[in-house]
Amino acid sequence: MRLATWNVNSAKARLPRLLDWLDTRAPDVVCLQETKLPDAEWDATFKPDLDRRGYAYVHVGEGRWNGVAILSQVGLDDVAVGFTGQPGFPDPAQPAEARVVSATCAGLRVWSIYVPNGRTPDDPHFVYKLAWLKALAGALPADVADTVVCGDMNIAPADVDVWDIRKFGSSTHVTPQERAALGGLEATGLADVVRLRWPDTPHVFTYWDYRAGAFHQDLGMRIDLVLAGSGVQRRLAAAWVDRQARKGSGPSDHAPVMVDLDEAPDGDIGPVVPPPSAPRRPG
DNA sequence: ATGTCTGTAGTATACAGA
Repeated sequence: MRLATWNVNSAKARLPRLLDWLDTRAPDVVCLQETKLPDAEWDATFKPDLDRRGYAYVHVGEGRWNGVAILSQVGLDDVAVGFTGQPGFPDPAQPAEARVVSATCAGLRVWSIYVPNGRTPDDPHFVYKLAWLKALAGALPADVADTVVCGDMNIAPADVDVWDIRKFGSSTHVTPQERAALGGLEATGLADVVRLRWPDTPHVFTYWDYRAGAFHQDLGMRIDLVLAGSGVQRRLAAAWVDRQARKGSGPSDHAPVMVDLDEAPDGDIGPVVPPPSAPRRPG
């Protein structure tokens, strides 16, 4: 089974590339973020093309900002919008933004999430980001074995996940507070499967600014993650970034993260086996 | 790296968010 997550930076602007990518990569389950359109417009724009390709979907939009979706060719059951205790902004009691949707697809509990950006560490949005992540960790099930949380975390987990940590200073996405909040998600039993598969490899980036030729110089960040429970880790066949989708004309500023899973076992197949180490470059 | 892309309002261009 192939699972993918992609921040498309406007589904409407990405329409032709998104459909081509579905045909080329043929993912079974797709988590999307930053669709940036209302549900009715999503339906009008995408339903026929997704029906034709055999994708069921759920889209949670709010108009010009945010917006998440899950597309699935392998079932889409028990859809849930947002999570219990999801704070709003600026008042936590305000209605939650369109940042989370979850559903059960072929036995996996799949979450598509778009974590608040945070802007700068002294901005109220930064406080919101941390509170939001803490609430999310509290809303995950006690047993996450078959849970997979996919999306734009807006956090680079380690210094190796940005092109040059010295350039970041105290900017957002790399602060200890954000990394601790991400650690709170992983403490529930979820693991970052791209890092699991490529333990020491630098430049496994998923995002490059549009400006200044950042992509062509590979000045990127790894901020889109797939966090998976033990049952999913056991089935991990491959985990990679589809850089092709960031090339050419009219790309999103994010590339999709792709995860290929072996068939679900019928019974207990034993403990998680560590993945092979990434090849080391000589010198 | 701060060099662009997106949506909105509204009709040309400015603004906000990332």
